[in-house]
Amino acid sequence: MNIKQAAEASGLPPKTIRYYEQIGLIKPARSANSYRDFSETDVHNLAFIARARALGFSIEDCRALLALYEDKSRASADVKAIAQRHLDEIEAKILQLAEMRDTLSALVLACRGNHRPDCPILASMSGD
Amino acid sequence: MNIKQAAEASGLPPKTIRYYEQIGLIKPARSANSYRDFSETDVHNLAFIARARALGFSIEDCRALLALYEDKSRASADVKAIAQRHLDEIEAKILQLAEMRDTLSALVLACRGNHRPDCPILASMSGD
DNA sequence: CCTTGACCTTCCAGTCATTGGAACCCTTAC
DNA sequence: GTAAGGGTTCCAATGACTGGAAGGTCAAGG
Repeated sequence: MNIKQAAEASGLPPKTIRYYEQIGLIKPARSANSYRDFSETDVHNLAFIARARALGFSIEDCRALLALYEDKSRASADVKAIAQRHLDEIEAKILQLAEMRDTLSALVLACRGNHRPDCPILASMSGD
Repeated sequence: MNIKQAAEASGLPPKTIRYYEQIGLIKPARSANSYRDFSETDVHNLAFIARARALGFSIEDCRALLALYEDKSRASADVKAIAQRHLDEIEAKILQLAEMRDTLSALVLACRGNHRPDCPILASMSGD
């Protein structure tokens, strides 16, 4: 299977697939004409990575998860540890963004947004 | 004022301040010895940028906000538009992260996390 | 047989907002 | 004189792609 088919089947752009090969995430075979030749397993792994990325896992997490996925004697505790750590990071980021949102929405509400220059948003950022 | 004092007064690392000068966000004077010489206004602008960055504004947004801040005939509507757009982006990102969190926390809950290989997390990422 | 268009290849550069390090200069105190 | 603790510049790396250039390959149509 050529890269375009693999891209359509996995939902990843060809550029991204080439990048994943470059960093050693996948190792597709090559045809005689030097084209990449993707097996069903390659496509499956690409879709695996795509789903992990959609959950926000880093590339290095994906590498570790893929290795665990291929290790039939893995311990599910190892997978869970990676997922739990990532979940903690997501929750921390949500808290941080919620704080920004609260501050910012209060400022936006307070700003009249007209032709005049007085603005609580700028006032807040200039230190009141 | 040397860069270290400006860093302490603004809460930004010296490296970051040099970077902000490099991209034209600030334009501190230079002493005879080629050291940067920060005025009170420079430090004030740095603190302004630091607060805007803490609210998640991009550097380009900071540039625009700083320009509006210095323009005494600005319209607060222009400030509000930038802030509202950024607020929308934050809210979109929170929704996206909350979705990741929901999916991921369900998977983490479902995973026993023991020495055995069966794992709903990997199962989900491999396409069930 | 030739051309056209849609593929494919590699490599280089850019994104965003820093951060680290190297190599070197300046100032102050002892 | 020298050591500590500033300062300077420039280059390279981060993460995860993405765009573009220059060129090779392949199937179909004239």
